[in-house]
Amino acid sequence: MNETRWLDDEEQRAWRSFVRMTEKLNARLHRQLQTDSELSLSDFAVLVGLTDVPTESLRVSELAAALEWEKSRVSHQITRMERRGLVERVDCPNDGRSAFVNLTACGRKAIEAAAPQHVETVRTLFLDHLTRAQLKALGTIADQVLEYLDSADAS
Amino acid sequence: MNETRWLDDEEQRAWRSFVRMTEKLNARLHRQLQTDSELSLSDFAVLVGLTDVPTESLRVSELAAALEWEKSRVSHQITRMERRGLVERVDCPNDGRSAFVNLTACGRKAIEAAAPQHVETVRTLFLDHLTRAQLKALGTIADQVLEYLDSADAS
DNA sequence: ACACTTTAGATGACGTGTCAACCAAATCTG
DNA sequence: CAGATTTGGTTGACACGTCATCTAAAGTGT
Repeated sequence: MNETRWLDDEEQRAWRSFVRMTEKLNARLHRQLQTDSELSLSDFAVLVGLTDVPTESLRVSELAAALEWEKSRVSHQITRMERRGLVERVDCPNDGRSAFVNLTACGRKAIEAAAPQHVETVRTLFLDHLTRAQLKALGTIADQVLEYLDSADAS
Repeated sequence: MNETRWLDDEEQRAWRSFVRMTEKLNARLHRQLQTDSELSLSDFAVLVGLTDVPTESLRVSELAAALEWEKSRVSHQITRMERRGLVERVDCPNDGRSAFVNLTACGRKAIEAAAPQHVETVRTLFLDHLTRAQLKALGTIADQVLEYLDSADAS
């Protein structure tokens, strides 16, 4: 059992600020979407995932892969969204186990209505406060960290 | 109704990476804490909040302020943690409405056992992949954004 | 003292997320 | 082809978070 290498002052401060920022940012974005468009960030993610493909339809497992969500999470989410008419499940003819998730007209309307406001909020709450250089730097940081996290996923 | 100013390529990419990183990071940290120490990040936050004061005891509202959580969230969390013996509620003698949340011996033991591993994980998953300059830059970004978010809270 | 408002906190309903168990169709293997 | 395994997905239990509602104690004003 080694000595713990605690965070020094700078690390402490940066890490705390970072965590606090992401939590607040997330809470704000969620709230904005919820109150303005009656969608959660999860709803939004699913709708984006579906609109991103030309058919506006994906099998549950494809959706799970695209969002990097667990299958069961997708399943629960789809169940809830189906109740609200945002998406629909359709049995797959080729594969009796599989199910398609289709975007409904209602779902398309919902995301088209929500997206502009959401983007605007991302700007107001976040992007507006960064210079281009900072944006670039942040992107690099995220990609570096993701490279590790993704590789660790694989193993 | 103005034209929506969609994100340009660089913004899109950086924002996506950032979101993806925070989600993954959060999931990993949560999982590590859960499997190694049987604590959630929320449990951990509460325990840190309590150990941060000399008395290891805070009123619910003070805890809520310290963590920037809603009172009801704190209340639910404390209820769950109390069931597991990590904290205890004690009626406040001065103020009949108020309740203290005390760290228990069990709770102190839990966080003391969990903290070193958690810090190590923060390093492995995140800090190790940043240079000092990047860490500093990230801290600055977070503080800039927080300055806005905090000011927006006040109003 | 009495009514009015504010404050501290608890609670219930509901959406969300994870884990483990499960089911049935598909596929592989002897 | 029969039996085992793998794959795609669902389900139930439970932790978590938010919102709205509620209770009771404190504080306020007359």
